[in-house]
Amino acid sequence: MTRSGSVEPARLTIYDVARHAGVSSSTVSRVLAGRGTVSEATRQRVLGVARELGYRPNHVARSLARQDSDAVAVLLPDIANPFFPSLVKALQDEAQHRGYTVILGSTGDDPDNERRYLDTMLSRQVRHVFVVGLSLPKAEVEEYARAGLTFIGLDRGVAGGNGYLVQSDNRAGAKLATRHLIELGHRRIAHIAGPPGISVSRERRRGFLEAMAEAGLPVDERLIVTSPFTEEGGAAAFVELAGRSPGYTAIFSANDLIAIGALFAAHESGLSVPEDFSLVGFDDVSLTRYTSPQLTTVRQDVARMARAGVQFIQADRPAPRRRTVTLPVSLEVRQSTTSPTGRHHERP
Amino acid sequence: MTRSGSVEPARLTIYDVARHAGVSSSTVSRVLAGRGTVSEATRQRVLGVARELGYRPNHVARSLARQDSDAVAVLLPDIANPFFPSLVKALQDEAQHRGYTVILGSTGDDPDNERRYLDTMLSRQVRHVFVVGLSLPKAEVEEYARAGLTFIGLDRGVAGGNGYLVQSDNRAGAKLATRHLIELGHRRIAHIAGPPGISVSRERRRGFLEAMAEAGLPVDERLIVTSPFTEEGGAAAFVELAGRSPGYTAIFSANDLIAIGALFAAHESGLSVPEDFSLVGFDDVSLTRYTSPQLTTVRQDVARMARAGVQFIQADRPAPRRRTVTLPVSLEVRQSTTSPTGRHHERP
DNA sequence: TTGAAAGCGCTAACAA
DNA sequence: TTGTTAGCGCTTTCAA
Repeated sequence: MTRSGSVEPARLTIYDVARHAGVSSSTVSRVLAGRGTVSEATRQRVLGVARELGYRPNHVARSLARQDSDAVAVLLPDIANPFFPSLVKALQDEAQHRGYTVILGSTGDDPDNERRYLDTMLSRQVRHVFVVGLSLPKAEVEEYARAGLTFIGLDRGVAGGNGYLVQSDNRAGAKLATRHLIELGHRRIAHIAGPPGISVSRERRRGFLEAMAEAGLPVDERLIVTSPFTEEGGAAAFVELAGRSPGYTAIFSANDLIAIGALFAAHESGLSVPEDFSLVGFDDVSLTRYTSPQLTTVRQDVARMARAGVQFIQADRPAPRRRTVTLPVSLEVRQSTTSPTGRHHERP
Repeated sequence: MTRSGSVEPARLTIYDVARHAGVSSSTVSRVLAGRGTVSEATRQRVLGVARELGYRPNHVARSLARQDSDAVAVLLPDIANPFFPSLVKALQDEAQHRGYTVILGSTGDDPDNERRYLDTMLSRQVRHVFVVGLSLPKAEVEEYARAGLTFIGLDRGVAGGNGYLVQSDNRAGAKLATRHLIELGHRRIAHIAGPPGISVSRERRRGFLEAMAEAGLPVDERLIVTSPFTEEGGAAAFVELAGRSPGYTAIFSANDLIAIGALFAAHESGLSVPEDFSLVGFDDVSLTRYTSPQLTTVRQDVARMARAGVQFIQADRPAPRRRTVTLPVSLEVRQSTTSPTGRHHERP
């Protein structure tokens, strides 16, 4: 229904190819879909004719016949968080490579939006949905799972889903970051945790606490605040932290955006990093290389996450031995961390 | 073909609904698709039955029958540029609202990738493709257009496309930015232009030159360098600028990422913004509020771009009077611009 | 190894 | 206003 009213070329079908190749449509289908058995000779002939004619398969018809689509969906809470685009890109490369098309949805953590998207996916015969957190109640998720959707959690588990999950070792990452600060000589370390109720937040906070405990360092509860995963939240959290009882010489923040917000707020109040306090982020968003100072952070391997995720849905692979994959992370030490100088932030 | 082998509920079809409602399948189709005429009574009855039964329409079958899909594609050169996610989000909100599904592709400016995506779209009966620049040769684009694709350029025109274009008034934006600097008292203003050959770069550079000319200010060609639209490029461009002949008191950079890179490089070399020079970006990426100093920038209205773009493809609207929409931009004055202080950057 | 034929679930003339 | 019917282009049994 192109409005241009242009003369569209009559689209070729497998019947055209079949006629030209002197075979039946089923043979063409077998060749093109790579299923069933066809003699090498006819295979080549059909392939040749198809190419010559400029035949393009119709995926819609295929999906209808197969009752399955080769599209996968990716649902994100917030595409503005730069960690997600890089994840999406990785997923897309991987999916495209394996013949899947990616449908993207940014839900804004709104259950209505989530429902809308999931309904769309069902209508479109999409079977696999990658999700980074879902705010839909468990019961509803289960319903969608029953209706035919397979959920693959990225970064966060999906309550009510089928248990597939690809995540970074958040706890280990948090320990890495915290230990790094401890080794530099910091003893009073603050933590800007992520929003409560999210496994990522929980795990990173837990890693922080464990590292502190293992080093025999006390944790001042007043030095832990929470924040949404945004710059705005980070800035606000920093202000809150400063208003409480400071005296910390370092901050470990639950992600890079929070760290960037905190960095901004620190600058606004006349403090410098790392002179006044050290700062560590999480995710290794590309931007962390271009903040002043460059941000020390924990690197997640998005390419590997994507690969692991897509492997779950590969029909041709043997059923995966486990439904959860936890990937290692690494610490990227840059300019925002250093030994406490004594010039550290004291209550004015 | 769910690997789980779970017992999927036998999916209901319009025939089931028809039977339960005591009407024919075409009536159900008419009701559900909202086409044709149906008496209000049957309409309600069918709708009621459909809801009760939990019927879900099969979009794939619909697409096949209609020879059209209600999906649109968005092809981006690089999803890592934070300007694009916000654009995608806006497009998605708009599209979703009108019943379209968005398929996203990040091409990395690679023609092979572009071809792959466009082929996929044709196979999937997608008719409308939003693109932010295409590196495919004009002739090939024309071929795709002939094969049935309608291209809607966002931000940049599509050579060989059908002429639809939604853009910001880049020239006016550049003039706004440059005039702002001039009004602050700057006379030697540098410009980090975008990559050559892209209309956006051209227009912004042109706006810069025009504003300078209108103010009777000379333009030192050595103060114009080009850069890809990335932080990395911006940092390199700044270094190059410094290596040439400085003495500028302000920089207008072609987008925010470039500005952020330049800001970083400036800090690295011990310079401060705006004390040593003023800096203006373009796009108003959310991050510009969290750099130190906050970046003065030109704001593009992505929501409006999205709306205008989607209006082009609305089949139910009268054919648009024009194929190009140019949207106004505005200047967001923040902390990175001020009057030249005399403390401006001199060659060390 | 190949072909005939019956769908997949929906839409859209055309008739009634 | 409604129903009948013939597709849309592909896959997939079943037989040959």
